[in-house]
Amino acid sequence: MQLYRGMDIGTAKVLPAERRGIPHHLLDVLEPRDEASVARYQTVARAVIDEIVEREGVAILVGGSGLYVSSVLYDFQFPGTDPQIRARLEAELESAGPGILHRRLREVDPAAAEAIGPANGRRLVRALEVIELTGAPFGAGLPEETRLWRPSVTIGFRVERERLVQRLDARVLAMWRDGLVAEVERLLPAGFGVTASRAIGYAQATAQLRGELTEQQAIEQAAALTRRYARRQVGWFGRYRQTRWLEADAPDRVDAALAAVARPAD
RNA sequence: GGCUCUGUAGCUCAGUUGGUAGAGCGUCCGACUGAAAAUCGGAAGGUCACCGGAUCGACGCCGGUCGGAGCCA
Repeated sequence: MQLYRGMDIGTAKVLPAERRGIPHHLLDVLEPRDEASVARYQTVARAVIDEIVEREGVAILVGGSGLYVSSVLYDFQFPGTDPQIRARLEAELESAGPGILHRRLREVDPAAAEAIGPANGRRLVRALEVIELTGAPFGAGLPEETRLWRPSVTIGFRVERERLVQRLDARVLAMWRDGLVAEVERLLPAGFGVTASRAIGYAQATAQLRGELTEQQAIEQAAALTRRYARRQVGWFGRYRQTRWLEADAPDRVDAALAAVARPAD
């Protein structure tokens, strides 16, 4: 979500003054009305990393979106997309519901149908699109073993749940205090695309401006989504054997991180 | 003080003419390959405010107690 220009407060974007001269890439590269896509992110992010490596710098990929980060670090290959096929399937999902798509997927790719389930319209559409496009099965899920795109070290920061929740709640409250609603009001005229409109905090602030939620409801909802998001981040990266979990509040966390980087094959 | 409505999962509420309870949201766990801060799956959680009564059997019926809301004095 930090790809989006102008979405600063709600994404906790690092301010220029806080960057201490360290180049931060891929911030503010999209307008909120633009759609994001993992495949494009993978291409662009890898190009930036190549460039950094070229000049013998150290690339640090920071983020929490499991799919986006993984698409860069690991050997993910996206089979392509077709706007027409996609539009047709989405229209079908809209009019006929996910059940019929699930039945069709079960015929051509039972494993994928089983893994995705009969109610997950979003992913049913994508699976059918890929199959139609490539003629090959979509695949039931992520591969057992993921190969790294390049040698890398993954560091996850861990905080005891109760303290984490306190911090997350405080963080959401601070966003409202610091003017998230005004930020959204400024961005609203130019419009939010499907991706950006789903951003935690932005969806709730928009609803608040429309009078659909009170401020308190908006904050509570954003806080709940933030807690769930944080939990799923841990879940997502926990699957990868190579992730090193460090205590976020440990005094020696920097040393621990550097040690992890120094011995990547641990 | 009188009348009426009301008290069911952490929250908001369903619960058919009595057969020991459900949903949405939250919480916890999980899936995840072109919207992923998305989308979807699973689980935990309730002495049905409390006490007594009639009944084989009560969240539901009767009486009382306590707590909320409204109207009238």
